[in-house]
Amino acid sequence: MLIDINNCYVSFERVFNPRLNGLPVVVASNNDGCVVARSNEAKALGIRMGVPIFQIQEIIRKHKVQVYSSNYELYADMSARVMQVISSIVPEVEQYSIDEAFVDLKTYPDEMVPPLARRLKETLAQWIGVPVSIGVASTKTLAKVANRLAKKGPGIKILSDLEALAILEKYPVEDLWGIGHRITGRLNTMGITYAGQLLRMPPAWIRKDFNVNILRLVTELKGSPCISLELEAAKRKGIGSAKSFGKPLSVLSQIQEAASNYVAACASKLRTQKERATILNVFIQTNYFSASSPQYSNSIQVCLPVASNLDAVLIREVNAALRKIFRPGYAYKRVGVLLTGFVPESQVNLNLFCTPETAAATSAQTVMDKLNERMGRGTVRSAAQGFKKEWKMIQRKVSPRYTTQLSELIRVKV
DNA sequence: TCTGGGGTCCTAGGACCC
DNA sequence: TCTGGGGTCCTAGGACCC
Repeated sequence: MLIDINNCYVSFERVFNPRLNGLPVVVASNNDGCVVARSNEAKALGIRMGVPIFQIQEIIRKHKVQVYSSNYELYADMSARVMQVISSIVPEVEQYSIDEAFVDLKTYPDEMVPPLARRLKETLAQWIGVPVSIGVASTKTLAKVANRLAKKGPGIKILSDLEALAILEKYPVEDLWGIGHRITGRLNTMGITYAGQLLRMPPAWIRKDFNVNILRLVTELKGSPCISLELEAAKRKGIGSAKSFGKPLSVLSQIQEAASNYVAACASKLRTQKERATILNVFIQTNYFSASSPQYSNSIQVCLPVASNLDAVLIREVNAALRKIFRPGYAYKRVGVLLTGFVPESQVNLNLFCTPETAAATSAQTVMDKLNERMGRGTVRSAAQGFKKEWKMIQRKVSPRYTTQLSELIRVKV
């Protein structure tokens, strides 16, 4: 079973702002750049996923489209609530993304499945206030197909393998889970436009001319599971952060301030998975959309002398790396950091030529983490993370963090 | 004027080993 | 005229996902 929140971010906004119901609503990406979520009314106006906001200003004005900045603190918390409700009803749940969960129904008899699906849908509507679509089939890939059918119809679709065969005859290949625009292009030039056609191609040919993922996909479409349920969240193999600035920056120290904040956020995530990084990548770039201004981008990889997950250590390394790749005279648009080469916290190789991390440094970090957990993110932080925040992103219309900040609780007039 | 962010996996090719 | 066979590991680039 695949449970998917309809128009996820828009639905979360509507929970706290019901007057948005029935209106065209879109949620924008960072810096209010592109459309990342659309209500059905917005979709009906022809607003495409990912389109830059400035290109649809006309439509927005004419149809009074409600544009919201993305509020990930709110969305992450709402998503966690949805997942919690699902887990309270069914035991085997894989959270696949912020708005999707796969559920294992192996232990449920067939006749139990429709009432279970209805119960999940109704409970999420009543307890959280969000609409979901539910698709059920014999493999993950077919559940994705079923979910898509559910979205167009009554909200729940239980798809048998037999019915799937018929449906796939007129199911465009680009709508399949795992087929993107590049593979679609290649398939289309071969005359393959529907999933049913792909299904009839010889497996050996698919393996040879494409790759093992496409072969798995086709096998799943035939009803044989190849992709299993991942009940335990895997540890990240890389943790990165890269964001566009609200405005172009030319001063090294301002870029360093941004990068210090990004790497501190990465380090915090790394600590929660109890690992340390041995490799740090840093990159900067100018605005590649701006054809008229001089372009420059560069990146650097640093192998840390001793693996670390401490803000202070990583901020120092990031700033040193930036000094090496920064060139004056450019208007920079983006900086990014990436931590990789993780080792368990308890298995750090020391280095003959370096002083190992002191116990004091580690416990200082622990105290900071505890304070921040209790008092809110960023309560205690490195001075390098700055105060001016010249780099901060544009959020013209961001809704309150209703569920995670006491000062932003919803007000109700009785 | 204005164009997102954070991930995973696979493959080909290069470099190396005995 | 003729120049082996069987591997591993790493990386960049490509493709995909939400």
